[in-house]
Amino acid sequence: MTKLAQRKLRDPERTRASILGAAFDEIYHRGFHDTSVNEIVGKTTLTKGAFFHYFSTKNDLGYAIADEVLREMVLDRWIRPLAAYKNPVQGIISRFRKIIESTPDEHMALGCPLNNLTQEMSSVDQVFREKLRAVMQLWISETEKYLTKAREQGYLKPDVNPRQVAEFVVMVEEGAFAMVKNLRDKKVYWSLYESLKRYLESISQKPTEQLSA
Amino acid sequence: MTKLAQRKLRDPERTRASILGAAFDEIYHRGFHDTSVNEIVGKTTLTKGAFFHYFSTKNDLGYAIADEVLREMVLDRWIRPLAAYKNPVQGIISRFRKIIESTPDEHMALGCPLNNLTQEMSSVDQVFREKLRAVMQLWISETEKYLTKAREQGYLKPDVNPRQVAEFVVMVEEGAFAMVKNLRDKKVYWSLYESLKRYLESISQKPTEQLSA
DNA sequence: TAGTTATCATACCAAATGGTATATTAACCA
DNA sequence: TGGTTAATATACCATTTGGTATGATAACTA
Repeated sequence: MTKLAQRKLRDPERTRASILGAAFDEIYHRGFHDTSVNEIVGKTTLTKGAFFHYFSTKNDLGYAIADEVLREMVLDRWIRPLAAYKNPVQGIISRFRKIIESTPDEHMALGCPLNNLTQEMSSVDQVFREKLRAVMQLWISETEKYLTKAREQGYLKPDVNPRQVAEFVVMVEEGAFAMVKNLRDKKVYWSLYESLKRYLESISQKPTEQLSA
Repeated sequence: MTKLAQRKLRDPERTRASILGAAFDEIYHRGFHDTSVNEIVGKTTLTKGAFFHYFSTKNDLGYAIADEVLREMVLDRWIRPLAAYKNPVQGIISRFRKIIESTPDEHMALGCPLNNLTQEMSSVDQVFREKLRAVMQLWISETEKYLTKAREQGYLKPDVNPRQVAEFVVMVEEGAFAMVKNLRDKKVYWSLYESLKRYLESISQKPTEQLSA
């Protein structure tokens, strides 16, 4: 049996993760500038000493959030689930719907963490800009891969450009969150879902090669 | 002939407008939190005394920017020009293209001022939230009016929902700016333009009643 | 087991910030 | 023209902020 109530024992990995998680939460709710280091450590059982032991500056913490938290979140929510679908286009549509259904209203009102941080920090700090851009590039490129596969398998019309569609799809996925955040009305998410579906159907076709099982 | 070089004479309206304009510029470049009152008045010929004479708090200034500057900007850029087109759908497409062409690269990299302020302030301050929402509601509703007209005139398929399309169009207009800001690549704007065009064409039809001149 | 290092806590600081108090002067009005 | 008010400047302040210096203790190593 591992000691569970032992709180004074040191666990550097857990400590760092704890700070990173609390920071992400606070920043997601209140924005980067409006979140102070004191508030972040206040959400943990630690103090400022621990914070600056792991992150030499507040910006460094933001960089870690982009590199680790946001990147992983994009892959987990939007990319990896697509592998389970035979038709990637159908996967994108289903994924969009399931994220609406599974995201609590409180989080819908907070928008997309990647977009929030980008709009706030991208024109202020160059390192932020490049790290956040890398996350979005990854998001687009991975989506493009699935769309290329979809076209090869005949689910998409031959004249569609997978990169172009990927950029549009990711823009819609982010833009939908931004609009819901602004309007504070989850219904609009469903409205946007219908439009995205209609758009994707307009560039789809029945696969010619293989039949569905 | 009115005195033009007279700088010591007082002109309250011009003073207020000067502060508002400088504030909008600075906030557009650096964000609300990262812009200080001292920096704002530093961009004008005035001092802090004048600032707090017209705006009792920094937030009040932000509210005025939403109510006056952003609202007017949306109408001027996206709504009023639509009146010049016989086919409103064609108007929306043309408008999107012309805004790409006429917006300098530097501004493209800064994103949409409404979206920037929303992402940063909407979940922090309730008054901000409601004022920014009002601007976007206006944007959507005015777009919807033109789409309703378009459907009545037979430019859109009868089964399309103007409100739904309006929400999608506005989301794309905002989302495109956000993505260009993130990726720092104006080319993606043209890519998104092609996709928007394709979407709008998929819900369009040739008008049956009147013929084009 | 002794000593070195990594991990975390505590107390403190200089700078910047939003805001205020007050002085000054232009504009308006009786 | 004198006096009241509106418009703008100047000096100042309390608070908050990111960051540092230093101390304490756990963990590891020789």
